[in-house]
Amino acid sequence: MQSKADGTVGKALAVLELVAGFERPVRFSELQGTSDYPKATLYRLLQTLTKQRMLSYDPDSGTYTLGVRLVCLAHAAWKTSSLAPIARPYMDKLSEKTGETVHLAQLDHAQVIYVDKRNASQPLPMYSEAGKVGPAYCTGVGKAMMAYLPEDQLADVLAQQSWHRFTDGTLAEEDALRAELVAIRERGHAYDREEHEPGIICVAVPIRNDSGRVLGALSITSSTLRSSLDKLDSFVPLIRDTTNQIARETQNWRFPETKATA
Amino acid sequence: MQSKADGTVGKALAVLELVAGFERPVRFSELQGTSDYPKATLYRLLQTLTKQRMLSYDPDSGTYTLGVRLVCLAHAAWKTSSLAPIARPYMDKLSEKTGETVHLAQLDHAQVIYVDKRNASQPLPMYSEAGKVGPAYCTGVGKAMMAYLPEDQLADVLAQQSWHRFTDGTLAEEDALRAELVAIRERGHAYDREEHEPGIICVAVPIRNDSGRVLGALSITSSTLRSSLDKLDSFVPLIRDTTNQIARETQNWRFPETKATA
DNA sequence: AAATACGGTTCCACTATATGAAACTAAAAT
DNA sequence: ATTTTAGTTTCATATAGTGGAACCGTATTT
Repeated sequence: MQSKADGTVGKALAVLELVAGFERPVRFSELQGTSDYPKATLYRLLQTLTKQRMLSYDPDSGTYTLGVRLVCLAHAAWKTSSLAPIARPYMDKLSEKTGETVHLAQLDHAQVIYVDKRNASQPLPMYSEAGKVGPAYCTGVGKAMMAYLPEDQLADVLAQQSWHRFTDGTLAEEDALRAELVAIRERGHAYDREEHEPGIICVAVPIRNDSGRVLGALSITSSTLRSSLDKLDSFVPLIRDTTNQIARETQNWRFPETKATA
Repeated sequence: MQSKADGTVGKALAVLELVAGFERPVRFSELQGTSDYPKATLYRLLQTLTKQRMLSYDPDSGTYTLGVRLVCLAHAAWKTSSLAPIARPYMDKLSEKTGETVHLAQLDHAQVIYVDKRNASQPLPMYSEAGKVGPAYCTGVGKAMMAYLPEDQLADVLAQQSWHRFTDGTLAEEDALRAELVAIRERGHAYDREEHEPGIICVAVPIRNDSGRVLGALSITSSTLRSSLDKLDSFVPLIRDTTNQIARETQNWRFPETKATA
């Protein structure tokens, strides 16, 4: 089983993720094959989730898919939990000014999650790339965020990296990365020097609140064909400006009515 | 209590939705105020969800928000459960050809959920947004889908409508709506004659699979200032074409490998 | 046509889990 | 110093989940 599923909800969520993993409508038997829950248990779990509309069941084909309630919740999540709704107008502006791909990412567990994105050319519909996860140790946003993590958290995150060598440039060991993080703190922004995907480069700046806590990161990404680190460098003041504005707005927003008693 | 929450997962999900409802980071006590779960129960539920990363807890402020795991699942849901990924290229084409706002919606419970959207070349401000839900009885997509529901399901859906009179044109009672549904079946598409928002009109066509089951609906929306029902009417063949193509592709896609045994 | 295998669903005795009133702790307000 | 508020833990009890096995309908084989 993929993780320690304490409690019933844990199991239910594991099943949900199991269904999600297939990325297509899936039959009961297929699920049973990939799960070690006993048949009856799995069955009941699926039923519960279906009744709760977290899954939807197509009686024609006898398949389960992720339910719409999930999409609704996600809408709320996107609006609430992440920086996305605040950052949105700023990302638009940044995208317009630079003409390059803009990413908004947050750190979760030990991975980077892309919360929003602006494509270089076409305006993206909502969930297109948002929700994807990526490694922290070899992406601009990941490194930018890690650079400002308190030591205990950093150690925790570092311990969980896969250190897979995606390209020649990948910093595939802790020492090298720690050195890099120092450099990032010194200059205030991170680079991705084709460390994750060949030909893809970026600059990233962390978004931090007043107390210095890392909230997320913004990056501008391009390719070695179209641009260079030097060129991207010229965007840094603009990005930093944007991250600061976002950080400031976050402060107001997170406590809209601390004292409200109505 | 918002709904019959059978089982522990039901309760957990109710809590999740409770948090979602606030649309902002929320304190324990606030949640306690809006829920009738006893303190300890609510507390444990929150803890479980947090441990499962469906919620995230900010120790600085003592607030809960929807967690990233939700966003990840939603990403998968959007890609799998809905018509969205299939419909996407068709929506692009439709949007390009018509220059008007295009909506893709599905019916859930008794409500319409907007699964994807393309803005018009000059976008109008309006309610809908990807992930948002809306009423079924007074939207083009809602009526288009209801028109082709089997009677038992239809009755069920109708019974759950709020019948709020948003505008003068709103069909705010079952009889009127049923008559309208007959008309829709006769002509094969539905109109929204400013029934939900003043000045907003649309034509909608259902997406149905071979067996006639309603999968969703496509609509083209505009305003009375810019267009008219007559003008929108001219889009109908194009929309119908698109829905047919989407429906066809759905068939293939839902069983990518019925016989695969690897 | 009868026999069999398969995918899915239901049963039910058993027990792990969730429950919630109340007690407790820390911090803030008076 | 005392009270209130907000959040956390305890624990006996009850409830909800468990899973082996039996069951059922349909498709496949003989």
